[in-house]
Amino acid sequence: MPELPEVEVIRRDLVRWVVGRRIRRVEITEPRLTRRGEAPRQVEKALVGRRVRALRRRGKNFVFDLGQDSLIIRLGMTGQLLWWHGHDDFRPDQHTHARFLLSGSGVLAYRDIRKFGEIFLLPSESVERTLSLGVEPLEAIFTPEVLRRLCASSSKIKPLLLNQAKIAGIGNIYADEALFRSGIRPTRRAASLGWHEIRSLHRAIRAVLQAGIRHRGSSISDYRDAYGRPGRFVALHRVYHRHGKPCCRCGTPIRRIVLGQRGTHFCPKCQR
DNA sequence: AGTACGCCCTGGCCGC
DNA sequence: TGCGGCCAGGGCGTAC
Repeated sequence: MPELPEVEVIRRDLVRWVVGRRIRRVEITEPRLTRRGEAPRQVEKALVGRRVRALRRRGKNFVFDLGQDSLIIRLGMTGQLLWWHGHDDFRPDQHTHARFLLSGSGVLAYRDIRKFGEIFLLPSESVERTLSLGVEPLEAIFTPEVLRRLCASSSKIKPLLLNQAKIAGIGNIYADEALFRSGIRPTRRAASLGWHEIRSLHRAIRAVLQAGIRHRGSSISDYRDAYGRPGRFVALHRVYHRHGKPCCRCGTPIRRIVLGQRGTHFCPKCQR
């Protein structure tokens, strides 16, 4: 399940291979992937011959800057962006639904078992407006004060962390981990958090996201980096998918509840 | 604006 | 060993 750290790891892997290159050929073989935009053939046609000027990330989205237009790729639950150095070693399987052949050599493949991901084009000037995402939690603009303002709403803190329109890029894993590290129960009303808790949560959000990137992501099921390798961060998870196991801090069994239709993991003793 | 729910999709897992 | 049924869950659409 790719969240901000996983997307960032892949982006960093890919930058050196794709930026400056031209898209020679595109094949999108799964029409579901382009469901929010034009048909696969139209997207293919619009991409061929374009040069990748930059590869950015916004929340959990890849933004390939092609000049006038930008190619947006979102991995959904099980999407993978895989880089193959040469056309010859490219090994697509039944889950490989799109391929981008780049100038020089190299194939960027999109693989997605559950097909929740998306590929679409947007005019570059309207990317921000259309994606309508909240603040980037690793950028300087995300301060404790900004988090405090977001927490003024009446919603519970975990659904708020998952709300992409408020904070972009946090998903289920990093929300649970950040709440554990700040000692805050996922069911707490955001507006009930004190200034000390806000600061602690702010620090924890940045720390878990940075640790996720440093350890090359969380491979719970299908996440792989651009070279097909799993990340190592799962070994450092303190609550996510650890229900029934002892809390690393106090030994109390980690509990799992469902909150906002999401599996939610926390220590009933350490998180208040 | 919040909250809840269904939908999309497939592999993995459980129970019989 | 086989198979039906359920579950995970990001994001969106819809309803209240």
